[in-house]
Amino acid sequence: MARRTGLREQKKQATRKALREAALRLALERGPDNVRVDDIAEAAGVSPRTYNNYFASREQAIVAAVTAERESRVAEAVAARPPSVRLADAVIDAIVEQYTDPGEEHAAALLMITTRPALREAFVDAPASMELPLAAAIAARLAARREGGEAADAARDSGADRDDAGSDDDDREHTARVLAAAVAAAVRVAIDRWVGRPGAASASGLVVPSGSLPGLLRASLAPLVPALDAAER
Amino acid sequence: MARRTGLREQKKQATRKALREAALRLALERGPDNVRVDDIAEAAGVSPRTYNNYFASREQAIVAAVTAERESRVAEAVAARPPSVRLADAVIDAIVEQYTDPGEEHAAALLMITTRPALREAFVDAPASMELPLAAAIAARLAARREGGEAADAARDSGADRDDAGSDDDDREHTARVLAAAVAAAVRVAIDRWVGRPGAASASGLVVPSGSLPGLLRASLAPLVPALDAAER
DNA sequence: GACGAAAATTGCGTGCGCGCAAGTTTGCGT
DNA sequence: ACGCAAACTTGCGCGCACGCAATTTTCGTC
Repeated sequence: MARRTGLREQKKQATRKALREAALRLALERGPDNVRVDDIAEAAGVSPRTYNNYFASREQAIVAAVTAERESRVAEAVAARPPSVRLADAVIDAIVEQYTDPGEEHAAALLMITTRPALREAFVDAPASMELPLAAAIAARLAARREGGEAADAARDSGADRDDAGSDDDDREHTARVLAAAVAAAVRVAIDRWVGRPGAASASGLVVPSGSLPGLLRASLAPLVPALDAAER
Repeated sequence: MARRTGLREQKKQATRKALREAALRLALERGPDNVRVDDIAEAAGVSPRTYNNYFASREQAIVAAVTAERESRVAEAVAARPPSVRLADAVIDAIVEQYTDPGEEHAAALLMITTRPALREAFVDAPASMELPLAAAIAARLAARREGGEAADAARDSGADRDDAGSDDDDREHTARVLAAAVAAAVRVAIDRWVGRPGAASASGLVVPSGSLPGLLRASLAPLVPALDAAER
């Protein structure tokens, strides 16, 4: 159900990639305001209408070229960590790992994105998409930890009719969801700060003078560590 | 600077109120899909263009009639708590206080909002607007707590040229920002759950069967309590 | 290999969001 | 009281987002 065979999905991803790369290329060439969605669609070889089946806004397409599916890979990276490592470490390391070198080659693109307000907003909001996958990964970890204690009700799953107070399972999922949302929000704050202040652009032509992104990410996630620690006890 | 004299702002708020109430009334009368923004503007006695100076989307206007400025009052409520109470309690109580009776009189409106996906999304995203004011309130609290220890550098404020590692002051603001973002995200999750499952609408014609909103709010904020506690030490 | 169902693409039409450049109102200083 | 500057409103125009229904493409099955 997740992997929908192959060729179909493959083509979809190809189209998606073509679209976002066309969007970025054209935006860089002409400036973001001189790019119509028709141009992007044409450059990618699809109809304008199809373009909107892939991206809900023009900004999204441009930003996606830099963002790619980084946020979805965060969840995978968290899941990949051995269950023995602390949840907080797993999450933080996974995020920092995915966000280091956020596109050194996209330096020009980043400059453009951080310049235009509309693009900046789309870029800052990107981490929101990590929330649900991350929630699942965190929930899995919390469940795994509890596994040692109770082996009884392993396969009591969705669809059941619980109408008021949730089961322990429900609680864990809810907690995971909240933590994931909090983490995503912290990442958003980090990126906002990283990108937010054009500030004194300094002497060198460096893209962003605000400090290293990994550092900002760790600093932003640090306040949440107690919450993550508490959750796995 | 904050209170811009009076009559001007007063009229603005009046127009804003007229717009959101017209939006809600028309949406309830005709159904949300049969309301053009022109209708709303006309009903409020302004031009369609002006309508868009107040609300960025049609959904926003309708939802605002139920939401009002609740989120902005959360920050005020937090600030109003005496500094002796625990930060976590101040935040949680303030939020629960603002969200209890989220519009008992707007029952019909809530039903409509939770039904239409577009409106639901706008409603769920509403708490995002509490983030910045809340961050300021939390920062003030953290600063106040520290005040007893250090009275030395009290008025070392913005505008200074710090180009890399932030001062302690900076750190505190950053922490506050992250915590506020996390709290807002948790509230969003709570509302999402509250609204998300139309579920079995139960026998009674009750609006939302998912459990009490205050309960959900407390449950969603609970995982963040350790983080809030840790921040004020 | 061919068929039927599911999925993706496309054209079309409608309403909306918003930049821009007037025109109009409000409020402050003197 | 008067006038000027700043704030707000409005009309206009341009793309864009998206629902809908028809068309084409893909994929499991026989």
